[in-house]
Amino acid sequence: MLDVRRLALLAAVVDTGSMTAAAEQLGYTASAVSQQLRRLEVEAGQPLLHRQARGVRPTEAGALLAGHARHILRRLNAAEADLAELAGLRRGTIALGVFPTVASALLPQVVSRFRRQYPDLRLDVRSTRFDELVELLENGTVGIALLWDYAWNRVDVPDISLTPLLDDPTVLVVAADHRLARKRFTTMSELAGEEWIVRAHDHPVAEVLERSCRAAGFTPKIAFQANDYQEAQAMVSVGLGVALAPRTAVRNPNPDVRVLALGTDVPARRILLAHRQDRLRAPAELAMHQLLVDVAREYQTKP
Amino acid sequence: MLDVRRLALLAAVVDTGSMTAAAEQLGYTASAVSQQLRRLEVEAGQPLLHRQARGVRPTEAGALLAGHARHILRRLNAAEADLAELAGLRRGTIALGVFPTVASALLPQVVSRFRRQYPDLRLDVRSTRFDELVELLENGTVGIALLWDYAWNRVDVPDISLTPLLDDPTVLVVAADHRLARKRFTTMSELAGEEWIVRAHDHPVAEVLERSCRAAGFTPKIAFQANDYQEAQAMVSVGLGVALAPRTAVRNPNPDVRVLALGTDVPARRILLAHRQDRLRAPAELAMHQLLVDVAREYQTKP
DNA sequence: ATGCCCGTGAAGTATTGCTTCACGCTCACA
DNA sequence: TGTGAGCGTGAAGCAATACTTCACGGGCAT
Repeated sequence: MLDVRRLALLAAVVDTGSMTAAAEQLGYTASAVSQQLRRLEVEAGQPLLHRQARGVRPTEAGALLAGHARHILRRLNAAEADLAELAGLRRGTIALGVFPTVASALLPQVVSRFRRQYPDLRLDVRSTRFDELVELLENGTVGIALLWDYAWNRVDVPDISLTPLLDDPTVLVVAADHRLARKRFTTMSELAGEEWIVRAHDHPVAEVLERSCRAAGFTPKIAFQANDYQEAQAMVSVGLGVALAPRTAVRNPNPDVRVLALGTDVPARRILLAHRQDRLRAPAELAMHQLLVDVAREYQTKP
Repeated sequence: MLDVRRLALLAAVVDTGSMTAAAEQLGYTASAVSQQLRRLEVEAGQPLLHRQARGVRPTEAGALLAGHARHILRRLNAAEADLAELAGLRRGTIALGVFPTVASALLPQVVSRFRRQYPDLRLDVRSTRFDELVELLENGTVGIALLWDYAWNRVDVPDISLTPLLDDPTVLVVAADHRLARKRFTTMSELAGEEWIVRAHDHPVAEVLERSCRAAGFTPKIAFQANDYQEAQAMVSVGLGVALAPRTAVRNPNPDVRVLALGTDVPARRILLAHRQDRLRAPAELAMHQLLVDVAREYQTKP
């Protein structure tokens, strides 16, 4: 394969009409240019330049090669320009994986700010379950995923780097006409007699309830197993029971329910930013990373 | 500037979907490919490949670069193909410099055979004076020139390589009704009383006459100075005198003159092939060189 | 559990691309 | 007719680097 750097040299020499001028232009010594062109001629199997008293002139083969060289150099520049566009966030795609509750609470803010800040970047969001998120992350389908965990079961995936974004405290959801509905705060020990709505399929919030009640000295009576927090709120609103939920999950609550804070003794969900720990990360990925950190910080301070 | 060899590697890897396969295809070890791609990623400032359990997959930037790489490689192949065409004499130009008398005698044969043998090559012939031929040769306008000289004044130009092609003996031209017209051969000593037609402007054939006559013991009487051999023959044909000429110059003689051989004591013109002694010569030039040698040899044996 | 395939890393080696220094040549100007 | 500037070239030496070998770790399939 012909050496492209030598071809570039040839093109410069043909353009300037002189090895010395080309050398100067490209930051080499004249000797280096002379030697490299000599080698190119050997590679080509024929002379490429007519050496004259004043400078040089391309032979037929030289002119031909110089023409090809110019095309190749243009392409190379285009490739570098493309990389610069990616690096300069004027181009590129970032795929983000999220889970449903964060999708409804945090994502609108994230998307709108991302659109505003990086109008030229494409943003793909996929919302799915925890384990599939990890899979998408591992095979590179998404560059960043938002994950969550609780203190007793910290997420730990090899080669995945985690950044805690925010603590999502557990809150109590009661019907608007519940005896505690007027309060803004309560504790688990006040709730020993309640019936409980939980999420079905061994959802982690069931374990939160389990642990919190045990700590408060009672065992919860389960009245209903809901498929999502929307359904849980509906059950709560008609007085079937009360429920625990991460605060982000009930950010826009059903009008017939009230949300009460609980003490810090009730375990809080942690929301994390996850990405594969490659030493190199795509610029768009870094941009999204920073934006998520920022949005989370703001969300944490003024929920 | 991005390294094109690394880009080629990237393209191969993206095509095959595996570093090992690409390495095998290109004759490298897998380790080399891995290292080079790592470097390319650093150059690019972003990851180009997603490493997966089975092989690799390009990132956005990787796919982009691989696309550019494919274009560049196509161009490189085209450049090499062009060189091969030049080398394979399926393309190219050869410029040949000649002087008038050889042009009329030897050239028709040369041109027709060249056309037949290398139908894809362009042939440029320039006919001019000796000193301009050397100049054209030196500045590369022609790759090969035909020159001539006499024994007492051998051509010797620095950096010009010479190959004697043929000896062009001096002949005597007489009118068809001249006393010697019936003979095929004579000597200078038979010609002491003749009047002579010579070429004007100190043409070398005048010196041939001078030296030959002196050797034969007489001084020639000059009757006319002609501008070319055509004119000289015309003067000879009407009996104004006799003339000396290189045999090639009177290859198709005027019908009213006769051509007689002279002894080897009359100096012969030598015809030479001249080219700049570059270590590398264009393939078309080499082809023409060989063809001239062949044609000259045949011409010499059966004139 | 075992072997195979794939990518990766460290170390060593050979190539090679470039610089420095010196030379020869040609042209222009004194 | 020198004489210096500009240009290309060559030998020698140095430093970068592209490759190989050898060894390792992880995932997938038998």
